Amino acid sequence: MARTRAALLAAAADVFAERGYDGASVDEIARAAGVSVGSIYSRFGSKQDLFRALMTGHLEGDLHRVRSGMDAGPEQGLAELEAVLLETARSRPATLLDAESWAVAMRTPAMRAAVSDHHRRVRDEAAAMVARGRAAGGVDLGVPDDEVATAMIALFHGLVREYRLGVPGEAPPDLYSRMVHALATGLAALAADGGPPGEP
Amino acid sequence: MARTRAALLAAAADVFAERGYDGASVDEIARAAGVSVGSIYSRFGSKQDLFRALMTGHLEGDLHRVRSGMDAGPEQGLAELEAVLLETARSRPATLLDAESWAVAMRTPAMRAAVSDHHRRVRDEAAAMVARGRAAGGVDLGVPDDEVATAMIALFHGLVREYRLGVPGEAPPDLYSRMVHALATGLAALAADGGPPGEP
DNA sequence: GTCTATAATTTGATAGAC
DNA sequence: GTCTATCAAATTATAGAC
Repeated sequence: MARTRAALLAAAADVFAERGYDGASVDEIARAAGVSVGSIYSRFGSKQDLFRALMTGHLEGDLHRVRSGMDAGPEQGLAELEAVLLETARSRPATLLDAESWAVAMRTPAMRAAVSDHHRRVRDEAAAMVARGRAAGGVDLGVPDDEVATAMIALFHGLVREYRLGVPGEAPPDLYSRMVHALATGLAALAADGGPPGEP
Repeated sequence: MARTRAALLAAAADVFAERGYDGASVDEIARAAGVSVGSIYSRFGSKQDLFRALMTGHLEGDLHRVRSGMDAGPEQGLAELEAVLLETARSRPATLLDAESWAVAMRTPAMRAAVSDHHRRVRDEAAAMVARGRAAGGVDLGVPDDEVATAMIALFHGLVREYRLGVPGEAPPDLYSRMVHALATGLAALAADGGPPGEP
């Protein structure tokens, strides 16, 4: 049944997150899903393919959400980015699975392309959002949109990591959007001050 | 010998980084170090304690470097932070080991305190650096130093993650210091514009 | 302190009945 | 498609000789 597939992916998300890729056993995933190990190999072929299917699904879901938010404009896009950030950071499985996806991609050449491509797509989307914001506000940031997008994404993942670490007395929920705004403001100020393009 | 301990820690760094904590076997670490598995258990007691010793050493080394740089002043501190960032990002074992330390800490209560405390120390150090920079420049950033420090550290780890992903055409080496400067500039501009403290 | 040999489990994966 | 039973290999850790 398709029921089995869904149950397996849900169970795999929990177990892979909690134990890590190598620490998770197919037996535990099967038990958590209420099926047998045979079903896993019948549907996914191998442990690695199960993880790949799980990871790919999550990456596509995230990209879709980010794109939807950014289609509504830069302000709405940033708000959606912050919403995704908070949801991810507040979900232990989501945070651990994100980190595990990166780690597995680093160590498994066959999986690296998927994560790398996903990252490039998100970055391009963010860069386009920066370009729209620039045009709307009529400002010059003095640096390529790609670099601003890279910083935005880095801040995103870095904050997820820090939120999860749970050091007391830090990081209010709107920190991300405030810092991105400040970054844009500062870049614009430095560009206006430091040297306009086309200056002799 | 103390020789054995050093060789084991060096080998453990490589193997744990390349295979992950669960993927690494004590047998492979022993082979890489040129000793036997018995020596590992004689010196470290368990696989977990070996990892703990390795991780603790790296965390202390990083903290010491960051502190040294920041003692020389905010500008020098930021430069040192960027130097550590580039060194970490350019070293595959260093990047993977950092990520693995976080992941293991998340999953092992006994290890979480070490990573969490380390993070708090680095954040406090960065916050003190921000305070000194504020005082030197006579500016108000409008937000607590802790929040600026949190953003700086998040940007640090996020950039390490992105650099290692190796998406083409991104992230020049001085991106970090430029973005931190822009962030500070933007915060100061927004604070001056939005509302001075003590205003009626 | 370091080695070799081995114990005791657990692992990913498969075969074959239904 | 899903199950149970099973395999072969690998795993952490220990015991005891040197």
